[in-house]
Amino acid sequence: MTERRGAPTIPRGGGRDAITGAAREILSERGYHGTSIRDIAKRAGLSLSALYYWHPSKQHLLAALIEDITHDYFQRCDLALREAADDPAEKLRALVRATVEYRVSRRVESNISALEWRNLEPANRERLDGLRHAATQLWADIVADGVASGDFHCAHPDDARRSIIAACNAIAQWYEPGGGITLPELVERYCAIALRVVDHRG
Amino acid sequence: MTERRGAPTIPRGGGRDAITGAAREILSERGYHGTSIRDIAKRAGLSLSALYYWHPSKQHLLAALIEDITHDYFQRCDLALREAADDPAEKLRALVRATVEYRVSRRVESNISALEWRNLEPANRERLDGLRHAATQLWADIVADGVASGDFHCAHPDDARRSIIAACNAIAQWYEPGGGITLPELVERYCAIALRVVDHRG
Amino acid sequence: MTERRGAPTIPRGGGRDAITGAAREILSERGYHGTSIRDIAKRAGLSLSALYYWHPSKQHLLAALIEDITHDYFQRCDLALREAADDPAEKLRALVRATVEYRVSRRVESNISALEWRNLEPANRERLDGLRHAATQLWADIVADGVASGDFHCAHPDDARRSIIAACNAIAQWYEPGGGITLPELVERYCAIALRVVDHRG
Amino acid sequence: MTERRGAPTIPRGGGRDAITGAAREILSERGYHGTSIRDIAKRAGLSLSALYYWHPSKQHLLAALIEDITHDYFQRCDLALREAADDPAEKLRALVRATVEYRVSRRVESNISALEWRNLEPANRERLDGLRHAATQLWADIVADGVASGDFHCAHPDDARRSIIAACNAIAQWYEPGGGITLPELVERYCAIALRVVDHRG
DNA sequence: GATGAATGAGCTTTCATTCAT
DNA sequence: GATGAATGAAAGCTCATTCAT
Repeated sequence: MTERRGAPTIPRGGGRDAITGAAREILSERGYHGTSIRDIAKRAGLSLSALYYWHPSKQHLLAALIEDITHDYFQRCDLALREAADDPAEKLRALVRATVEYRVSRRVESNISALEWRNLEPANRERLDGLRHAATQLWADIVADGVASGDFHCAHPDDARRSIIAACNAIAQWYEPGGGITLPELVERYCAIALRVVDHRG
Repeated sequence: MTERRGAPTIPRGGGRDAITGAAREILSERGYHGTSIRDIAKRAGLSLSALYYWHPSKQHLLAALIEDITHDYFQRCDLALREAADDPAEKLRALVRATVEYRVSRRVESNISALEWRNLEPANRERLDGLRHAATQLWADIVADGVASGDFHCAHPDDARRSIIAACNAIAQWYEPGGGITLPELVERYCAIALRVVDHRG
Repeated sequence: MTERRGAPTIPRGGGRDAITGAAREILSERGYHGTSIRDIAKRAGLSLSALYYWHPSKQHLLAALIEDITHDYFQRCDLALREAADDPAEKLRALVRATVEYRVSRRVESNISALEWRNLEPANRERLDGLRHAATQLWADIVADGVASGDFHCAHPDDARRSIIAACNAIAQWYEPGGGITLPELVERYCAIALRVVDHRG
Repeated sequence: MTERRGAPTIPRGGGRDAITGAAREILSERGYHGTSIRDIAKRAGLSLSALYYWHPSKQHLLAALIEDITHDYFQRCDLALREAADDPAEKLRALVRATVEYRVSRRVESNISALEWRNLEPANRERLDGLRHAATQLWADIVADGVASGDFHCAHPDDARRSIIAACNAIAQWYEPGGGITLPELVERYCAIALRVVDHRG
């Protein structure tokens, strides 16, 4: 009962961080229903009850995690857009860059937010849907602007947007760190693809 | 024996079909670990133990399901390619068409095969990985042919292929039947996007 | 569902014999509660329902088995006694010989009757207790006769009897066929021990 | 928390002791496969899951129990031998005394260790076989010494040893406490039998 | 801030048994 | 004589959660 095999992978700062860190790892590996709250406590190197000190329930932990991740991603997109030149192609590139960078440097988080939305209880899902929609809207606005300005020529902006987002998101599934391709290079490739999808004509 | 209590949604033919039908529905809604074998039995209108008459375990049921789905999809792709003209663009269009049609008409199955691979036990995953790889290879070969023949001009065929596949696959997540867009029209849109991604120049 | 791994070990004559043969083997290996009726059917090479054609229940099968075994053993003892000279030592030797031979040549059956009595339902146990008691009585009578006649000098005939029976019965637990000792030799050893236990003075 | 519903037979100290106590009782009555973990929990006055707090599995509980029992018995034999005079007959008497006393005062434990070894999983069985062998060896050494010294005259020491052990062990099966025979008297009877079996000549 | 002990509900799976054919 | 399909009950075990300390 007292023995612990393996060393807790994540003995960082306080209890709270250890928990979220462990939860991110395990949730991304096994999914919400495949993960037990005991698994998380064990990986965090804490007792089961300690976990309940910080989070009132498993669902609450999931919601907090997804909220963090979504905020984080949204903020990065927002920042990237503010720094970008006022040109549809540049804005689109900025968004692609922010997304690709996030998918690569936050693979674990990316997979959680991609796969675990459906496990949010309705109340939590509704609360977070606004954020998600806002992120989608960033893309939609840019594509619309580009079409309106004549920079982009795609006939179906919604499908273009969805295709670009799907392509960028998929990176989190296949990317292996240390795979011999630099992040800037990867960003460049997906910018090029995105611009072809919206049929950008410089 | 003929009376059925409760509201079995799927009282089709024999026990086996009722089970796989129910399993497809529920697995696609709640995922492997979120679905209990009781849920499946209930929706199939059978007792819990009847399920074990047909499938030795929950995992076996999942593997059988995914195997079916993957075979089915692969076969459609294969057929579509054989019927297509011997031209990279036409072949790519054929593959996109087969995929989009599958994602729309078999949404449930598409989502299962997209999300539940990670819940296959290693032995099953390895057994099925061949099939999955074969399907990927169909796309890879076509893109490579197109680049070689000068029909396609994308600099990074792997990323082009992955982007196209991701875009098509995503359809199963957002498509709502009866959403006012015909299937042929949707196919056409994604063919156009795919050809732009590979930078096709007629 | 239809595949059967391993060949049924006991494909003898009719269904009934196949069943009892299989049941003896498995029951002696795993015990009543450790054995499922499916295991027996599988080893007998029959369907589960075939088993129910011959025996109305698992308990009935156990009772029939134990009854057979006990009858068989009792009969051998009885025969051995009838063939023995009318002398306490000779009678005791006859009983030891019958028992040792049974424990060696019917190891499986010996272990079943030794271990599975407690799993008989009360009704069955009571019915068979008579037989068991009769077998015990054969020993008791002989020891009593020997003491009365002055051939045996043990002060506590009941403990002597129990010790001899326990010693003979234990053979079924440790004896390994082909272990380099002949059956007649083994019989002789245990006759000698038994006669020492009752303090026989020729 | 202090109120207890139902009639927990064994509400002793902590959870762990309540569990092992209840397990001993029920296992000795119904055997490993005839006992459900729910039965044990119920008799211990605990919930089913509390049992799993203390023991990771039913098998683990069995192994822990048998290990305890075997250690306990071995220790008593060892102590008895150390206190005995340095004479084969006295040593044999000491071992018989220790064994008879154990079989009478720890009937429940004796029957468990006699009947449930076969239900140990191979890994556990192998681990404990050493202990069991050591206990057997105590007997074997004494008989060998007695034969070597000329105190015992039995021609087949292994069979003599097995017979004595079997006779002593059997006591746990038939002995009824309060049956009108004192423990020292019983010990004396079995010492006498044992000495006759090894053909002791003072 | 944190723990050890406990619980009730639920999980996957296996059981003995039944019944129409 | 025998089978395939099905069932309700119960098995071993894990779950998220609670609570006194």
